[in-house]
Amino acid sequence: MTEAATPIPDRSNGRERILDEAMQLFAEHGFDSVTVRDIAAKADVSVGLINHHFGSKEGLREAVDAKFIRQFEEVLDSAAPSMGQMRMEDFFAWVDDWIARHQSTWPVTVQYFRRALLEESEWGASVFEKFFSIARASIDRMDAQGLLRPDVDRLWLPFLMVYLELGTSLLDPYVTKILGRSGFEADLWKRRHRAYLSLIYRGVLPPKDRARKSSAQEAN
Amino acid sequence: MTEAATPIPDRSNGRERILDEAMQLFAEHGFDSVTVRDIAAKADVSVGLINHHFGSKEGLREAVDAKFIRQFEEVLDSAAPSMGQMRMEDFFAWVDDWIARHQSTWPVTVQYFRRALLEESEWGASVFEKFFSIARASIDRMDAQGLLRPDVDRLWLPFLMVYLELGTSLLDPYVTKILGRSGFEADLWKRRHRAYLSLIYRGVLPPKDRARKSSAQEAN
DNA sequence: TCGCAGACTGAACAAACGTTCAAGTTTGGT
DNA sequence: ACCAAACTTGAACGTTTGTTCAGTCTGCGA
Repeated sequence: MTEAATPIPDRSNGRERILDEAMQLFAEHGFDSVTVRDIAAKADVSVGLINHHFGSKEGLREAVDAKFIRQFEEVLDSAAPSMGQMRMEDFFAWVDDWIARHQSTWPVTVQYFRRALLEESEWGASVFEKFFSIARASIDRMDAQGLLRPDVDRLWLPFLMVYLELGTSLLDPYVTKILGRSGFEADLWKRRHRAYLSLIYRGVLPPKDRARKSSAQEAN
Repeated sequence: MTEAATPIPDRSNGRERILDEAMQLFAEHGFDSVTVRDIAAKADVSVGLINHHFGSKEGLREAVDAKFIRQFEEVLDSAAPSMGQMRMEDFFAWVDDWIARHQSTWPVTVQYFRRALLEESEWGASVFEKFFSIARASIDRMDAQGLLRPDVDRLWLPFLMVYLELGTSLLDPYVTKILGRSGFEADLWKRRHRAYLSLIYRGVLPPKDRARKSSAQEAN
């Protein structure tokens, strides 16, 4: 009330302020648990303004989703053109680099992403498919170059790669509980990146055991 | 109304019927989106009975959680004693076998598990930690037996293994969209099981390229 | 047969919810 | 200076929510 109309927040624009605060609240507590009054209070506007701009709470959700998608896919799409001739490592590096550049806004982003994926919003599938097709594309490329063993399962490998890629996004709260800090902090991130590249390429067995183990497996 | 008081459902016991239907509804739509009236209607009881047995909606949630935990952890714990001397493959096989035996009730189970992980309920962390400690235990065992290359990241490997283990549970709706059927159907399940064991042990690179690739990586 | 403890009902209630609307304020072009 | 359009307000409304409670029904030991 007595505070200035536009104290700290991003823009004096009320609409943008609603969008930002709504995204943050949805990310933290989930869509159903957040009331329009919560949002109005946090954005320092009246409840009426929300429905004036977005028609309804559902309309607000769609607007927030749209804004998030724009931010998120813009990067994935800008990577897509060169993706055809991109190596798997390069794609992962690309994503990691982007993340590093957006690390300040990342906590909200990853939480929102997490909820969107688990709540099965319509575009969750589209994002998943994007990751999936990128994984499969680089797999196909590796295959064409003879970089994939013949016995590797072509059906499941891209899914497993996506699991590894999205795992920390989906489970970071629990990772944080065990590690004491978020798996998205720069050093942990880089280290994980190397770890899963190593895992995908070479697995964990030492060279000497590979022959023995694989022959034993083929005996089944 | 005109239907019999105990038509089809599991037991004539109203309390159990509430518990079962609530678990199913929570799994499908999430706790906040389900009303006590929804549950009462589906369980064919009055709204008063729910609060009579469980005190409140929150009390019902705890009871449903408790029931789910009992079912879920009972198996994990029964596996834990022999886990110390269990090979990683055996543990995965164990879990898969259990799943196969519970495949009829699995859709609800996995959905509930998924939501519990998303909503970060208190026991979600406990389940995650259980998976994590089992993964780490088998990694330690492999390490002691010299079955882990020295350069493998001991910090992230258990997390990555858990990602692979839980990935399909968390993302099955999207897998289903791409594959046309659930990744939990028996044949797909078995095939995925083999695929991630192979990935963890040996990665994807053919033997001939391993030396070249690893030396190139170490040059960084 | 009595009585009572527990299962069960459903109307009623207060609070919280999303939504509406008449009215006030600010903005920008003329 | 004027006005129309857009922005913004907050009280009010109707609905839905979780919860309560007086009362009914049922089974069972005394």
